[in-house]
Amino acid sequence: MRFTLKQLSYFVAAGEANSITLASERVHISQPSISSAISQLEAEFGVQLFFRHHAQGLSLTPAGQRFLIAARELLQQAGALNDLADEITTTIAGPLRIGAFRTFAPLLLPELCVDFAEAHPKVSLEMFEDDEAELVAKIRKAELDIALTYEQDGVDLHFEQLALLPTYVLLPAGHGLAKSGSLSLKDLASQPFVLLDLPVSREYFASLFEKAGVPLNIVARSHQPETVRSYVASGLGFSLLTARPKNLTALNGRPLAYLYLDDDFPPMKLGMITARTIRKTRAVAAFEEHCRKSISTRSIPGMMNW
Amino acid sequence: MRFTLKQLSYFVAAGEANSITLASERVHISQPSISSAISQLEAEFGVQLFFRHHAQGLSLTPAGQRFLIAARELLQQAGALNDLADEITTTIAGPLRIGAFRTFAPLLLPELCVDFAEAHPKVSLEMFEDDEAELVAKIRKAELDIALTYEQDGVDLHFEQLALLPTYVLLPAGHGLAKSGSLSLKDLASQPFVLLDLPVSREYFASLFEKAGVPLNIVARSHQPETVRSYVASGLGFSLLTARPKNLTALNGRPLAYLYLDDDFPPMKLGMITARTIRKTRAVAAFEEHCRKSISTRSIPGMMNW
DNA sequence: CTTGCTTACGTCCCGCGTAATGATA
DNA sequence: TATCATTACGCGGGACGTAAGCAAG
Repeated sequence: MRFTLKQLSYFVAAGEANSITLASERVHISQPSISSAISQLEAEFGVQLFFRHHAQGLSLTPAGQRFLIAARELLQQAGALNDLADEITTTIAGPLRIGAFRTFAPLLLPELCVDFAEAHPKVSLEMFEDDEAELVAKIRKAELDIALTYEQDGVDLHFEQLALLPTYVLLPAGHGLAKSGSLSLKDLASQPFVLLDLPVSREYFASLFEKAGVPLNIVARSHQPETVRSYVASGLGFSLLTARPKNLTALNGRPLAYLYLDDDFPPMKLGMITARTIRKTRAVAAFEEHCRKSISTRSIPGMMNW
Repeated sequence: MRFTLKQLSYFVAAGEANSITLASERVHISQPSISSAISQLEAEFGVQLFFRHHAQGLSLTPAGQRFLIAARELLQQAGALNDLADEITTTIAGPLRIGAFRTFAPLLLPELCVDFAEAHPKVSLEMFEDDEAELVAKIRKAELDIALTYEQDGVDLHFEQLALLPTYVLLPAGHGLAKSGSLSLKDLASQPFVLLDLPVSREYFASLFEKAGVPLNIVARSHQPETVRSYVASGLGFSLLTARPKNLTALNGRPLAYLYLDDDFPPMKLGMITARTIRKTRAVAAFEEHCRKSISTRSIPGMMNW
C-alpha cells in the first residue's frame, strides 16, 4: 500500500476532466503535482492509466477506466469515515455506562434512566451499582462513563455537585420523638443507634457523634439501608441516614418517620464524577445535563423532598 | 480528507493489539510514530478512539470500535486496488485494437485473428484497415494498440520486422511468359504495366523501374489490388505486387500466375508497429507473440508461400 | 505560436526514529 | 522498579509550487 488517498483523488480529478490542467484548477493544485501523483500511481501499480495526447490533454486507458471507478469507490468510503465521525460527535447515541452509589441507586437510577432513555432512545444504557471505591476505579479504567456518588476528589477526576444531602434522623413512626419538628443529636443521646455500616458512611456517622460529644451506642449494624430501616421500624433504635426513600414504610411493613437534624453538620454532597482525561461523548454530556435538570437539593428523583 | 491510509493502518494495528507497543512491533514502526498517527486521527475526526490505561496499554472507545471496522474495510478496499492492478497486468484480457495495411488485411487479418481469439477468448478484438499514414496516426493517438504494416520509422514508433515480402510479377495464367521460372524487369520491358496506385506502393514500384532502367508504360491503375488483378487476368498487361493472395483466380474469374522477380531489389518488410510511449498491455504482448509465431518470410497466413 | 504534459529544482512540512519524560501498578 | 504511552528533537524524504522544457497541432 504505497499509494495515498491524495494521489487517488488527483487521479480521479484528472480522469474526470480528461485533462491535468483542468483537474489542477478544480483541485487547486499545480499541474506538476497532479502529473507526478499520476506517474507515481502508474509506477506503483505497474499499469498505464492514461494515454497522453500531447497538446490536447489525456484520456483514460481501459485499465485506467477500471481504476477510476475503483478509486472513486475508495474515496467515497474514505469520506464515509468523516460522516461516521460527524455522526458520532453530533448524534446522541451509543453505549452509556452509568454507575451509582449503592445506597441511593435504588431511589435515583430508575427515575433518572427512564426519563433519559425516553428522551434519547438511541442511547443504550448500562447501569452499575457499587460502593464509592469501585465506582472511582471503574471511572478511571473507563469501564464507566459517569457515576453518581458522593463528593470525590482526585486530579484525574471531575466532580460536579448536584445536591446537598443533609443527614436526617430515622425513627419508628410511633416513637415519642417522632412528632418533634426537628432534633439534635443530644436529644437522642439516650437512644440506641442502628448503624449503616458502609466504608464511607461508617466513619461519617461516627464523626457526627464525636462532633456533638454524644456517645455512640450501636445496637445493630448492616451494610444494607433496607435492613437498617427495618431495624429502626421495629423499634430497635434510631438511625442517621442521608438518602431519603419516598416510601415511609420499611420492608417489614412498619412505618417510619424522618426528622430534621438541626446540628450544624456539613451535609454530604451528591454529584457526578467523570474522568478528566477522557473526552466527553455527546451521550455523556446529555446525561450530565439531564442530571443537572432533574437533581437539586430541593428535589431528587425517588427521594423524599424536605 | 486530511488523514492517510498509513495512519489508518497504524490505528487498526493498535486497535487489534490493544497496545501501541505491540502494534509497533507488528508494523515495524516506532511507538511514537504510531502514537502520533492515532493522535492525528483523533484530532482530525474530533473523536476519542482509545482509552489510555497508563501502564497497561489502551482499549478502544465505543466510537473507536466503530472506526476500527470502518477503517479495516477501507484498507481492505485499498488492497483491492492492488489486486485489480495484478489482474490487469497478468490477465490477458480487455480490448485490443488491431490495424492492418489495406492491401494485405484481407489475406492476413482473418487468419490471424481467428486463431488469436481462440487462444485468448477474454480479449475483445477490434480490427481496422487503413493506409499506412492513417495507421501510424492512430497508433500515435492510441486509437490503435498495434498495426501490421510495412516498415515505418519514427522515434516514438517501434517497428518489429516479421517477414520479407519480395516483389513478384503478376501475369495472366495463359501469358507466354507465365511458364518461366523467374523474370527480370527487363524481360517485361515491352509489356504494358498495371499500377497499384497507393500512396507508398506507387512510388515504390516506380522506383523499381527506374533502378532497372526500364521505361514505365502504365496502361491502367487502381488503388484496389483486386481491380489490378482483374485487369491483369483480362490480359491488359502485367503488374508488380508484394502481397500474394492464395487465390490464383481474379475476381472476374480469370486465372493468374505469380513469377519470381530476380532483379536485386530490396524487398518490402512486413512487421508490426506499436507506440514507444505506451506501456504494452498483456493482450498486446500476447498478440505480438502470436504474430511472431504465425508470420515469417516462409509462411504468411492467407498468402501464397514461395 | 499556443496548448498542455513533463522535467528540474528549491522550499517546507511531515513522518520517522532515538532519547527523554511521565504516569501507573 | 518495570511497563507503556507521550513529548522533544533532529534528520530525510516527499509533496508542493515556480519555471523551464518539449511535443503536437
